[in-house]
Amino acid sequence: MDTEAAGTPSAEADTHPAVPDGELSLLLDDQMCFALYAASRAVTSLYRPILDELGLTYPQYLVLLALWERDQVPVKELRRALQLDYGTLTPLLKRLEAAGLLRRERQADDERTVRVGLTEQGIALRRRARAIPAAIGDAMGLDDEEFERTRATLRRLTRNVTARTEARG
Amino acid sequence: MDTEAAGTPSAEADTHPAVPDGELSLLLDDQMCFALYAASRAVTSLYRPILDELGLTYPQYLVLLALWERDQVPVKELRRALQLDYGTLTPLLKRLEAAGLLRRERQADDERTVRVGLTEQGIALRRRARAIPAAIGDAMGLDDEEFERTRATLRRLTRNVTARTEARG
DNA sequence: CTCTTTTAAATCGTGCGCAAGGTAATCGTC
DNA sequence: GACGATTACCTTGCGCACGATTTAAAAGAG
Repeated sequence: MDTEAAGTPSAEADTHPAVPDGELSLLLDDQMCFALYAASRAVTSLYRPILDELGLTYPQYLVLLALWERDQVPVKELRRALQLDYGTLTPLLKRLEAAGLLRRERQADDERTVRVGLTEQGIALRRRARAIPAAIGDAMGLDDEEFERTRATLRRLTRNVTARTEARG
Repeated sequence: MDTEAAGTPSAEADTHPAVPDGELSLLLDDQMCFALYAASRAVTSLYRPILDELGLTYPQYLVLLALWERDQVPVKELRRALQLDYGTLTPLLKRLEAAGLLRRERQADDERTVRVGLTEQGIALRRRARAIPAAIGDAMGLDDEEFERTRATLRRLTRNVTARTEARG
């Protein structure tokens, strides 16, 4: 009489007994995907009040993180760094341009590519953002080792999963 | 001459030297938030082709996971389980109702609450979903221990962070 | 040089996610 | 039983995400 798969100490067997081998729990709280989804949204809403003061949304903040590292970047490079679609990036960048934080201009020697550069205002915002990572890290309440290990695992997971989806694309 | 904070072996010090104590890296790839955000989206797009065959989106799948566990649920309970707003849930449930997978009806003894129940079609969909967790788990490429540990950490992170945001609400 | 293919970006439509504001039912207090 | 407060849900508006389609520029083939 099989119960649930190993490693998922749940009550699924009570309501849906005799799960065949090779199948895992369908309980919401057993899913890694839900843990990720919930954590990602929780962290985003932790950022929200902080970023509100800078007049930024969370994805806009990520764009600025990328631009503070390396300015005058082709949109294609932002697409790679953030793993976002042009359909997401183009309007996002337009809003940041409208806010006066960056400029978009076609590259002279290749009119296909658009280069994104920070304005003075965009550069200046970095000073106000410096305290953010420490505040967020504090709220997460993980010790250094757990923080690093989890971040490394998430990156590996992303890499594995991305390779898989692109193999089918 | 301070370099970057401990645990972040990055090149930030080169471009922005002398980061004061108590401040952490602003490099995109050093952020836990970005690792989470990227992983969550990557996993969602891993689900997409699978869920397409069931005619579901990813949040719709999560709702069904919750309903397969416990049917005839008040929307309030789904809100708690999925940690989603009514503004997200109401239209989402309406689309699932339009697809014939569930029914929504007011509770007789308290006309404020709406109870959600699966149709035969919604219940039947569970059979076709059984193979999903194993397929996803395989693509993630984490061994059992790392999987469990990361899931546990993410849940704790979510709990910590949620408590923080609610304390200010 | 012409024609095809590829590439970088933009556009459009759909479905979340969430804040803000609104409504109706119920509860609590008198 | 009147009435202000609370509760459960709905609606609206905005900003992502992402697939699908389109456009224009550049690269490559013959």
